[in-house]
Amino acid sequence: MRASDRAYESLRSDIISWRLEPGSVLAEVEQSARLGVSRTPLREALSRLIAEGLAAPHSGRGVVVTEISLGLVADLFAVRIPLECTAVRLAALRRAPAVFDALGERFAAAGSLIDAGDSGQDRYYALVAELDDAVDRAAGNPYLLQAQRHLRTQLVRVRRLARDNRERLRASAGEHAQIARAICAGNGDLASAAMQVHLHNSLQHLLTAGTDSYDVADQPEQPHYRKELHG
Amino acid sequence: MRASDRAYESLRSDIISWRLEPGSVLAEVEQSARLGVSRTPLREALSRLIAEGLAAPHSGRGVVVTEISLGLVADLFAVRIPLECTAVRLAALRRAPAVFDALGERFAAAGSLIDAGDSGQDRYYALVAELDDAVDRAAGNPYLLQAQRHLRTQLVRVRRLARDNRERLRASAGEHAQIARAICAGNGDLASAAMQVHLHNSLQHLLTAGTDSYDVADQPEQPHYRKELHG
DNA sequence: CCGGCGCTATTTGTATACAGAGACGCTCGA
DNA sequence: TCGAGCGTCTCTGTATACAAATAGCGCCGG
Repeated sequence: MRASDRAYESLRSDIISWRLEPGSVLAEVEQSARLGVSRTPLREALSRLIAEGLAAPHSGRGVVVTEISLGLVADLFAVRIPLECTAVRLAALRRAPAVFDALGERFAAAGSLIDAGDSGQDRYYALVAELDDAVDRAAGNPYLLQAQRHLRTQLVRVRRLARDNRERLRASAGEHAQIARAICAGNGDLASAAMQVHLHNSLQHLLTAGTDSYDVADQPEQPHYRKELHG
Repeated sequence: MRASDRAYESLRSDIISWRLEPGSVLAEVEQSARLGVSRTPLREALSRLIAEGLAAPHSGRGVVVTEISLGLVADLFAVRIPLECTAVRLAALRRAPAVFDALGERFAAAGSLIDAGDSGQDRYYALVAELDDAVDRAAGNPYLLQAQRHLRTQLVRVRRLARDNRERLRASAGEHAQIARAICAGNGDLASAAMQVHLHNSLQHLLTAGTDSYDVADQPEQPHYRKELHG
């Protein structure tokens, strides 16, 4: 694996997991020393992060981890909803019923996963990712895929703003099962509608649960130069 | 301006204008020599092109200009339609009537532009870009903006597949005027519908006019290593 | 005491040298 | 004559040295 790939994966993981918080400065020498690579591959990694929307150039000098707030989550979903609905509609038309039938069954039985602690929740999220993958493959549209990649990455970051509870996850599993069944039946309109309902509920959950546990409005605006992960 | 920016702009322009045809190899030493920059900024330019979907790594070694065919145009529009419809819907809600009123007038009077030869057509496309910009600003959604940037870039490339004729451009101007009026009136549903109609007509025109004048199926598939712009 | 100008130090941008990996071609054997 | 294997050679990946620019800070003048 190339050094630039390792640097990219490492930084990406750090940002998604909030080990590098929004606003953190990604200085080239500092990060290259921390990750044990030279500045050249590190710069390539930073370019990729910028293209992906996880980092942004900071007024002439430096690169900072992009902010992600509940205010932006609404913007995120405003784009995600039409794209995901388009994706499942296309997937329903292309017809790969066996795959989605199996996925529907697994979502219908996902309650046990959700009750199995944190590792179970991670496995549930992996199942969701499997459905996304299957939809992408069935839709078979490279432009759609690329547009969704970045949005989904941001979404993983957002999850930290509001820890999902079991009730919401159980409801989410049901919604996903519904989507899978609609795709399986080749009903694009229904799949799209089910996806819209699901994303609406997800957004509602994020917005309400988020403001309870973590009020981003309280975040100080000035210290854009929060430094993290020095050593 | 940085050398990497110049290299990026230059390569991007070369690709969009078909001076660098799909399938062309972008060898680092060759291109850095041609553009008069070192390999380091050139590599950064290539990264950006890859992120933008204008180039792609080629099986382990080398970077090639991505293909763009009428088959892919359909995929392109399958994503563009929901995104542009979402954008104009948001723009209609945000209400910046003065801007869109003026744009609507200019589109209504765009017939003279279209009849004014190639430079007039270029000015018409610039007007379309102005409307796009106004919509983006009114929508005020960074994620939507980023997703559309790449798609619109590809669209400019596609225009070469089917040279627009005056009838189509005149109809297009009318459709754009309709969109602007709907946004101006704050009618999101109508704006979205008008956009959908417009994009449907655009796609139809591309597909029919394209197959008449330039049959991509005749393109040889083997010589992926077409070298261009050596000296 | 406040504001502007200039210096310095740090950080980014660029060039180049070197190393490693992969592809092409040549040769040898069947 | 064709295929496989090895060697070479070119091209990419990485590191480092150097240059340029910007931001912060201090000093000087009003």
